[in-house]
Amino acid sequence: MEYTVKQLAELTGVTTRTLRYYNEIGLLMPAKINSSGYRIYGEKEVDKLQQILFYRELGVDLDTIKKIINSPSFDSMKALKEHREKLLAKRRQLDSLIANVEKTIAAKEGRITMNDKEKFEAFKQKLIEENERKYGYEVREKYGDEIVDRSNQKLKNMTKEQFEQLKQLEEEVLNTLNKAFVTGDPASELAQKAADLHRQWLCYFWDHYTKEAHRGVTEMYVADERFKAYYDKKHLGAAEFLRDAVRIYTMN
Amino acid sequence: MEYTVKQLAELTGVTTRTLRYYNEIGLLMPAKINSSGYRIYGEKEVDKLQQILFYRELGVDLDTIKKIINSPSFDSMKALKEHREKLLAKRRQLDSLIANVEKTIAAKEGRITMNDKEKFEAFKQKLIEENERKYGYEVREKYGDEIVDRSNQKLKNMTKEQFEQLKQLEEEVLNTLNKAFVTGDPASELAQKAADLHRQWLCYFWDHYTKEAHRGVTEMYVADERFKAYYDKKHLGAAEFLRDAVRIYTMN
DNA sequence: ATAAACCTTTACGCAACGTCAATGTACAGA
DNA sequence: TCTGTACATTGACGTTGCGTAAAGGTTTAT
Repeated sequence: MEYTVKQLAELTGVTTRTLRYYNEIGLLMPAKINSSGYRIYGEKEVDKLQQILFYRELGVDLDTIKKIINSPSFDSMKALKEHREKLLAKRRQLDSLIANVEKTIAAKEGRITMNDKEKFEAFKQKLIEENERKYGYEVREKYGDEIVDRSNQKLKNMTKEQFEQLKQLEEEVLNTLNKAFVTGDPASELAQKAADLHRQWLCYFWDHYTKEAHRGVTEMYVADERFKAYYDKKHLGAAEFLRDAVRIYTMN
Repeated sequence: MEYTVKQLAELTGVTTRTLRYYNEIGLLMPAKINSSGYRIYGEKEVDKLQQILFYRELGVDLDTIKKIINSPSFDSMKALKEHREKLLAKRRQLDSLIANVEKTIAAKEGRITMNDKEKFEAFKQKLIEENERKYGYEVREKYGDEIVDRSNQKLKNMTKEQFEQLKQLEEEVLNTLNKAFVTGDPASELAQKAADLHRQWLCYFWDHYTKEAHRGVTEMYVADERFKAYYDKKHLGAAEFLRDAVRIYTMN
């Protein structure tokens, strides 16, 4: 079955503008362009659009959705099951909002009293869960299930601010690593700083840091395609460079 | 209890920027400004912010929220109960999304097959319900509970496109009425056109149109403060003018 | 053959803030 | 009293995910 923009739009309930925009940002490319320049979509694109709308529904931004569905290790079945989990989480959160409303109604009727803090509990809960929904998959993709599961509890207890600090640190690691890479020397001051930042970053997840584990995890980065791709994004061989830097960092 | 921006922000989980923005657009004004120009919020503002967040949560745009909570006929208890209804509706919709995901999983596992149309049913359902959430209160405010309840089923079966047609027609009625008003003659061609448009608009809600009911409803407009205010928005006496025009319109 | 209903690209507009920048204020500790 | 830091203020420009023309080419139906 083949569809033009309008046809696909009517099928899915999005606008044609949205489809063109998704084309523009490379999120959903048409199967082909016909001789008159018309966009033609096929079965595969219908399925992909469904995935996109699933994630959009969760409040995931389009850029992240793109990464998720273009990820080589993207397992649509797994994604669907995770998606279901997230929807269920959203429903639980809705339940807490409903409870909050009912409490407010009761308070207004004079049956109970609520202090200011209580009034916003459900909203804050929502903020935290939204963060998890938005970034949970991404983190899982990047760092593997085992680590995620182990550090899950730590993450769950993080505030939004802490989470943003983590994100910032993550960028700093990458930036410093890339700067150090061009020096070519894993023993250089910059490379050692990158290793140190990486240690700090790990400590967000680990309860106790050991040099051996640190070395171990960077070796894993080199071995595992997914991790390697992440660190090699800018410079090919950056994963190996980080491993070497960390080897030196953990020697003394 | 008094709060500065930061304190209120921390209490409620919004940012200080948001509070300043809400001040800027007149959605939530501080209780007072102290001698240094600091915004100071009190109990009343905390409650109002809670209302705002409730509606924001539903996807209502800030401008509409402003109208809702500033409406003289705003009954917070009633609003809360409606809000609860909407949250429950949202949960039902979530359930249908979850069912859709589960169906997709089953389809992927080869247990059943899904055609393209089915894949998007839940999303479309969502679109319709979202429209109800966004405009439901407004419509209820404007036209009273009884009419809303009677026409509820019709509305529920509307598509987004039909809904937008309705909104457009509504504007046309007002525009034509206002133009006709300045002629001063309820028998004029323009005034009769306004009456006709108003009939068309009513037919969106009514299963069977009668001249008596049409006259009746315009008389109600004059009697009921809320309706009168709506039609008198531009020209004082427009509600009466419409009633007179419809009287003539329903004579032949 | 001509209108209606599609399609294209280009480009500006919008809500609801985020994010500086430049500057003023409150208050604790040396 | 000075100073640092954590707060506050008002601009003003940036961002996301599209909406909405504008100006034109294509397909289809009558």
